[in-house]
Amino acid sequence: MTQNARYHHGDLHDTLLQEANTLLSEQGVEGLSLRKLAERAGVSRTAPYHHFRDKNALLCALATRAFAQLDEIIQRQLEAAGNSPDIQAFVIEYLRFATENPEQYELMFGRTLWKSGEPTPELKEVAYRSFRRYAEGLSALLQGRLPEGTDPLRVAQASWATIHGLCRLTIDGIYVNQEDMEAVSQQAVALIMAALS
Amino acid sequence: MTQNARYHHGDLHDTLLQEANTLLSEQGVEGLSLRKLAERAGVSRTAPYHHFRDKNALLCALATRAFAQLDEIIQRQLEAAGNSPDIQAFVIEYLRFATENPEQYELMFGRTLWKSGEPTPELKEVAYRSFRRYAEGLSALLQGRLPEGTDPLRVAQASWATIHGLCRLTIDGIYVNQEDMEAVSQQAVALIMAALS
DNA sequence: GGAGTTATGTTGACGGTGTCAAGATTGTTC
DNA sequence: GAACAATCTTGACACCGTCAACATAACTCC
Repeated sequence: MTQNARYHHGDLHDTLLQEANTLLSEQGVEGLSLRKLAERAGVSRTAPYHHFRDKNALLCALATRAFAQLDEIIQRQLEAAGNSPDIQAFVIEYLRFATENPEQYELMFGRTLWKSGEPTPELKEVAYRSFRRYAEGLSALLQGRLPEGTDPLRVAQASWATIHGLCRLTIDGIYVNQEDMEAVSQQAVALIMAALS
Repeated sequence: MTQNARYHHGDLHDTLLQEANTLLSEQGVEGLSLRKLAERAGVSRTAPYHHFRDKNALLCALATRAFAQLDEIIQRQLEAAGNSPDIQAFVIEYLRFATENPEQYELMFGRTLWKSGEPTPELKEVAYRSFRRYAEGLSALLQGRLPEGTDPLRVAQASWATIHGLCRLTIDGIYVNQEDMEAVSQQAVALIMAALS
């Protein structure tokens, strides 16, 4: 019995995740069907159901992995910033992740999972955690340097929203082109920096 | 022949748009199928194809209408601002539109049309126009009041990205709750205002 | 007013999707 | 080796968008 023709795949769980990720990169969420995926993995249509409850669960697992990557980037950049409130480098790295992995970013933050679907507890956990870490990390950097009456947490949330908004506008193919995006983000950071004492 | 049983509907084009909009509000883009829509309009599955080239065209028409509404709000608020750079009221109105019409907002800016689909020329036109007007209007308000070396257009783009990002985060059901959203946006506006001379 | 043309509506069909049910095969455990 | 669980299979169902072919109504022109 050859290795390709045996009844049990042997490592279908990981194969599915890996193949799903490349299929996601190639065709986006819309092009990611379980049937295509199964075919690519050389397995019947319903085989994936023995490893993931349904499509939503598979996509959540995919997004959870991507969040772990992003979280790692965030942590590295916050550490690299040391005690300096200059988050320019951080922003650049964030934008790079989003533009280099647009379909993953879309899956991580898109409504496919958060609105239409049902985000798994693990996904929720890693997503909230990465945001919390960012917000707390940044607000620690800004603490005491902002004008009176300015909540550093709010500024952190606003900056996140700005970056995220830029990513979405670009990824969704609407307004800003990529070079503009960096310029806009630099302007936004400069605005925050200018407000520091 | 009763009014309900006649062969020709009489006003199917508008009926479809109207029914599609309520279906959109009720169930989101994912729940909006042409077959449901046709049934609601009391017509066969393929009748809509005589009024819209395909589903994409219908959704574009829907989004175009919504953009016209948003554009109207933007214009009104910019006029109301007069010569003052305080865009707090503007932001509030924008957020209101997005939170009161979340599914429409999603359709307007989401990848359904801009990435997966093919935005019609009319949609592109009204979308770009509303953004251009906002950016130009706001940068006119900020002109000459910003610190040296600050491009008002970039600030306008950044502020749009911030608002849009907040709307997406909220609409997609991710991070910020509605009351936080206003607080964050206020903080962002305050940051811009603080940079003015 | 009748004939021809266009607009509008219909049913039937095709390939695609996610997912459930029932059965086949393999691995694991006593 | 028997019993059981894990894994994989085919078959089926209900959706979906859309095309082709046909039916009916409205509109136009002589």
